[in-house]
Amino acid sequence: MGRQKIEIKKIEKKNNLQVTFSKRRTGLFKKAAQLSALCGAEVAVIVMSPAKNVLGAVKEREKTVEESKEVSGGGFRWDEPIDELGLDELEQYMASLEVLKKKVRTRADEIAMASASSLNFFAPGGIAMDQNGFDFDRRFF
Amino acid sequence: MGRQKIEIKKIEKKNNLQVTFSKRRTGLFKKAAQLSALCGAEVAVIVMSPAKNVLGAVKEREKTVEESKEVSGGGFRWDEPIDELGLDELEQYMASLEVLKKKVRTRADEIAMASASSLNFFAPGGIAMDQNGFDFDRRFF
DNA sequence: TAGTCTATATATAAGTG
DNA sequence: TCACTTATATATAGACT
Repeated sequence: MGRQKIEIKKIEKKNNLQVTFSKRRTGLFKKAAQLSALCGAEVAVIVMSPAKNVLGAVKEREKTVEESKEVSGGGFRWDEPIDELGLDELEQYMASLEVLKKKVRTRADEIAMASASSLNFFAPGGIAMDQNGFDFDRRFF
Repeated sequence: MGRQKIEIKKIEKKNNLQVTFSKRRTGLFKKAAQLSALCGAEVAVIVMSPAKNVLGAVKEREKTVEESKEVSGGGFRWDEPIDELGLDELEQYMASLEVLKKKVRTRADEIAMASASSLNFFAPGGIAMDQNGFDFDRRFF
């Protein structure tokens, strides 16, 4: 919606992605607030930021290690200190992610149960968090 | 965003409200889907419809009863059959609403706990469901 | 990284069938 | 209530700061 039309597919340039994410997240919250104000509807919006993509971080890390291995010809050392992302920290993240994922799924079912009698239900895409980070914003309008 | 600019405040005309709600809900879901596709962010949007506003229905009902009382001069009869909304049904709705409300709050806390280490948290408005119905759409992108 | 600018794309208010 | 149309309001892509 600007100087040029863009395809609705993953933005490659990291810089552009961050800018677009920030702008569109603001826009989404604004639209949600308007819907609420105009129609008296309750609206909740949850956005998980793609910025702190720990799985991506791991891949980057592995790539770096692989590259240095190739360059140096040395062995792959899992016991070497990982400076940017500790394994323990990573494992915690992974565990948290699993917990969160399951809880969100459970919560979805609970809401469906609690309001079963008058519920219109749509969840076409399912929940897939594997490619995402943990930072998120929640807004209730 | 159309032929005429409108103020962002509750739409009075019931008909316009329903049309605007439907259109803007569609627009909100679309924006959420785009944000997800463009940026790889996970987005959840929950919209509670204002259409089946049971509390509003009760108030309407009470008003009608009050008016007929004034006109007829008769007593206020709680035992008279309520045609459009039974008390039992209303109580069920009220109970469901409370459960849902508490569960949403609990869920918010749970998510906060699960992701505490890397969480950016925003919930400026709190949750207020008292003026709303139960029908809702959920979308995950 | 966040704010401003501006041309353009998109959403949508009203109206119509 | 839905689908379509059209004029207009709003969101935003890209550039710059």
